Amino acid sequence: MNLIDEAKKQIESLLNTAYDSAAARGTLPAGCALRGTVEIPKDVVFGDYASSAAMAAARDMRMAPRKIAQALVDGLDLNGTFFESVSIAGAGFINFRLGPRWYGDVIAAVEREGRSYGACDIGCGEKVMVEFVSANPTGPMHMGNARGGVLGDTLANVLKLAGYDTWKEFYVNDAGNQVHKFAVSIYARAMQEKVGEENFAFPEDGYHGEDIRDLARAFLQEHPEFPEGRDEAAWEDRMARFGLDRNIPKMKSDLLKYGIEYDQWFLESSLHESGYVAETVELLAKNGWTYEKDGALWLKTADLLRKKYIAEGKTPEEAEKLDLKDDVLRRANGFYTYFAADIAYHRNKIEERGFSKVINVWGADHHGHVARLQAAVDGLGLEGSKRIVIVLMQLVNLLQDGQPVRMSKRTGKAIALNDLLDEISVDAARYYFNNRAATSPLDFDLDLAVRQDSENPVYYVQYAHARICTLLGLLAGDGHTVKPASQIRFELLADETEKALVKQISSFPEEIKLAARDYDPSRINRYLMELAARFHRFYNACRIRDAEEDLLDARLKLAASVRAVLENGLAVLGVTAPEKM
RNA sequence: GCGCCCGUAGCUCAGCUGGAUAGAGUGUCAGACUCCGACUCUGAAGGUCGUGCGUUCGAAUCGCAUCGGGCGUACCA
Repeated sequence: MNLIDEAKKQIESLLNTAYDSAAARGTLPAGCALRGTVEIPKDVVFGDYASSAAMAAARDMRMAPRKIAQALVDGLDLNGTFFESVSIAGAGFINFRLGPRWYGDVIAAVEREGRSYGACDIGCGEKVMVEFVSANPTGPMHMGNARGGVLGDTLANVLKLAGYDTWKEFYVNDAGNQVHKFAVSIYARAMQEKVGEENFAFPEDGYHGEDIRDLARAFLQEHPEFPEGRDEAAWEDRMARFGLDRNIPKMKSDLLKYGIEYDQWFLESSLHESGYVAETVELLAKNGWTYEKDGALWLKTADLLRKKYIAEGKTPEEAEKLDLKDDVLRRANGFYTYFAADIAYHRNKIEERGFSKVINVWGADHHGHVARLQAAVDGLGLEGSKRIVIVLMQLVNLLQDGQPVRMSKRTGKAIALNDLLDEISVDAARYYFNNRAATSPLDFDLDLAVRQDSENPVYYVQYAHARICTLLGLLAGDGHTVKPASQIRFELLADETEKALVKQISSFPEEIKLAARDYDPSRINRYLMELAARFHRFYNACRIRDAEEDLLDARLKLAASVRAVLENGLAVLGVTAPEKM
């Protein structure tokens, strides 16, 4: 149960009832509808909830906002509600103050719902896929992949808690040009091993990383006869297979170290081999969205995009002004482009596997591809614009000695994901990578990240949890166990730090809801920081151990509730909730 | 050119379905343990919310324009 929503609903209903009776009495004009919103004011001196209904109604009613507010307040009956008092302030705000019943209900909800406290059902069991990382299997994963991994995994956790039926998938680009370059690169390194580096040129656009040399050497161990026995293309095919068979399991195990486990690793090659890509392109052709030019088959992306933009509210004139380009689906050499495969992949997700929403975590440098993919899937009649959601993630700026380090597989300067975990804990890494909204670039300072002290916010949150665990143990030793909410006198929690803490507990389900709505799991980090901060504040202001019996029970219950919410929140992040640190 | 993202305290960032005196962390300065974990807490200082115009009772938030930064605009993936 979301007690914030409950409280807001009560206020709306109270005000509507008050308006009806005021209109009946003639103190307010009849025939107006109350608008305005119920909000939680930034400053508690204004109360716990505030309604702007009186200001919003001023124009319709042709009355001063404060007079409207007074007429409404005169007709209010707070009996049986969460509220104990109401007042008018400022330009005409109607401010409500919560009574003990509400605080008790919040704590009772945490007790009753336990590990599922925070869950909601806005997902209604809808089947959604989160596809993330999907790094090329042609080299080691880097910091950007680490961020995407944490973002996708955490987002999937949030969506699950919000009531979605979630599925996590890694799309393996084990076909196409990149894999060809990968094969050519291994081949060149193998030749260099055989005939000397100066006697065999390495292709300029090949993968220059050290891992390619390692793969070449490993390949030679298994195939000492190289390059005898078969032609170059055949060797390259074997090398590509060899490299992928090593790299893909490596990616799986690296991600597993981060606690990231997928429901499925989906191979791009399977779409080509089954003829699904060809079939999908034919479907687009049948729908009239393709044409041939210069030996290639093109998609009328420009037309599809215009159609999409007009459906989304642009005028035909505005759509006409945009500089739009078509895309190649099948190259003149007969090979399908990555784009064609991607369209087929999304058709597979939606049509074959029945996902009603497919969420993809992409690097922001791919943003130009978003609308094109959606429009192309629209062209298949599969509502791509509605079903495909792209979470664009700004890239990670890796800093060392205050200087940016460029990341690129091509130049071989990638910082491997694996090396990072030698330096910092999984907890710290997962927290750090989720500490910014996806839309913000993330600075990852290597020198800072290796520090395992309170500079890192994850320790602050974990410390609150550990502190409570110790406290609970200590008090249990004194014979004070945590009592059920039904036996607690919540009116004793009168200190501002206690009230602020309960309010923060109450907003956890709301945070999950918003994180799911906005596809922004970084909200949970900020929420937990604030929850921990309010706990520490309470802990410093209110003694528990030597309080009078009933008060001790109430405070102990409060602390135990905070612990439960910290545990649930950290679980969403995939971070441990330690009992000791 | 066209398109997307971002400009908020010295630094890193919240706040953006419009609400009251714009917040946090960090840094700086000043404080708090004979006391349940000081990996904690309290206080001070620090702001033309890039700029301008508009909509509104009310704009950091919405609209238009403009300046600055990042990215995209391949028969690459």
